[in-house]
Formats: sequence, structure tokens, C-alpha cells
Amino acid sequence: MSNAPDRSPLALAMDRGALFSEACPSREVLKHLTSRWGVLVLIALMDGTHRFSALRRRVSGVSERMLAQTLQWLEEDGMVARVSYPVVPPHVEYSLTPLGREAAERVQALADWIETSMPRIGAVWAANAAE
Amino acid sequence: MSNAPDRSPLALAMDRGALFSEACPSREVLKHLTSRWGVLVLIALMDGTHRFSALRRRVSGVSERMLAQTLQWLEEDGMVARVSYPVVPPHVEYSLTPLGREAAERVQALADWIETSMPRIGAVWAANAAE
DNA sequence: TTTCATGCTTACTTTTCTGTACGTACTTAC
DNA sequence: GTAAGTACGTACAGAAAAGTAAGCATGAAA
Repeated sequence: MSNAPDRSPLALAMDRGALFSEACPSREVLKHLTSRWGVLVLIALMDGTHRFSALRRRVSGVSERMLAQTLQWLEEDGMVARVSYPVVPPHVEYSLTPLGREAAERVQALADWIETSMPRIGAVWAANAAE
Repeated sequence: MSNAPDRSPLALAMDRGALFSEACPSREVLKHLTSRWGVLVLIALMDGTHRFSALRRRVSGVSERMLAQTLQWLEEDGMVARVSYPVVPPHVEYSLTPLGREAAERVQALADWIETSMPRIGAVWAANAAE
């Protein structure tokens, strides 16, 4: 069983040339969406608007710096909407854009699969360790 | 799939407590699956078995070191099957396990979404740059 | 005989990522 | 007056990821 139905590597590459070729913008977006905190922020925002400090409490382990950074990436990519109220103390709300919701659904699908598949993966780990 | 319709945010949050809590094993797996080269390797293997050097040519930009590393991660997680024939020169074949195929489908769904959504994302970038 | 291809491994360097600590502006509470 | 909360920005440092270069075993082709 080698390659599927006689497609040249070139033909296959052109199907999804974007991702397989270096220095294509999709990789940037992928990096943001799948970054350590990006995944968790997207999922956290799936159930509505949150303030900065609420997100920080929700996503355990993020530093303020990384949360701010991650939110900026996602905002620049059009995934997250930021609404800032000019009051003191500051009040800023974050939510998913329609685009962001679509992305979050895919990310969550992957995350959910991992969690439900952890027992199977754990079994593989155990088997490897036993050798 | 895991979550049924009409669940409260709290109930949903508890489902995925694992991902939100630090130092949980799911994050390891997520890291491997969404690593820079992990994504591309999984997608490349979606259309059948490949040899090491074939993957290297296919996934443009990987170094041998990183490809080997990535394949080892995926193998340890039970996503990729490695078959080595004891001949000279070496001949090693990589393919997806059933588990790996499930994962690859989710990863590809995300990747495909990004590629088809790039025009929209690019428009956001352009709008931001114009300000 | 020299070269090449294969599938790695190891050592070393560079780049990127992430965290810590601190500052800011302003108001309310003590 | 001083501390706390808010949503950041910034400088620096350490950790982690990735790249580079080289080596290895071996048989076959040039």
C-alpha cells in the first residue's frame, strides 16, 4: 500500500499548496489559533462575552502578558472583538466575531476529540512504557 | 461527539476541565498535533503511506531533525505507525493509525477552514493596516 | 574508487516563546 | 494616606522550539 490513486506529489501539493508551502499566511493564522493560550481563549469565549480579568481567572495559568498578547493576535486576525469602555477603572469586553466562532468550533472539535480520546492515547503511552 | 445540545456553560466547562487546568496530559497531545510540523505531517499522511524522505519532500521546509522528532511524537501518541524494513539502504514506512486518522480529520478540518477563510482574514488585516 | 541515497542521531547555535516584575492612570474603600 | 482593582505596556531573563551541520552504516551505481 503506497500512495493513493496515482497522484503526483505536485498535484497533491497544489490542492493545498498554501499550507504545504513555506511562508504562506495561513501558517500565521494557524499558529495563533493553535497557540498555547489561543485554543483555551477561543473555547472560553464560546459561551459569551468576558472581561479581561474574567478570562484570566477562567484560563488557569495564563499570565497577564500572554493573555493580552493572545487576545491581540486573535483580534488582529478578526477572531475576537474588543470593546473598551472609557471608564475608570478600565472595563474591556472580549467576544468572538462570526469568523472567530467558526474557528472556535473547529478548535473545540479537536480539543473535545483529544479529551474523549485520552483513555485510548493513555493506553498507548502505557504500552510504550511497558516495553 | 461529546457534548449534547442545551448544556449550561458550567456543565460544558466541567466537561473540559482537563484542558483548562494546568499540567494535564491533553495539553501534551494538543501540542504534538498542532505543532508546526505535526499538522502538515498528519495531513500529508491522510492519503496513504509515505517513506521518510517522501514526507520530507512533501512537507516543504522541514529539516530532517524536525521531521524525525515530529514523527516520534506522533508515534508515541499512537497516531502514526512506523514500519521499518531491515534492508540497506534503510526503508521505513509511515502511516496513520485509526486513532491518527480521527485526529487528522479534525486537524484537516481546521486547516481547510483557515485556507478557505484566508480571503476574509486577509480583508481584516488590510483593514487594520489601513488605519 | 568515489559518490550517492537512506533514515536517522548527536552536538551546537539561533530564534521564538513565555514568564516575572514593574510601571501607569484613576477611583473607590479603609 | 494608602491599598486595591482594572487592563494593559515594557524591559529583561529563562525556557523551549527549531534550524544547521555533521556523522554513520552499507550496498549499489558511476
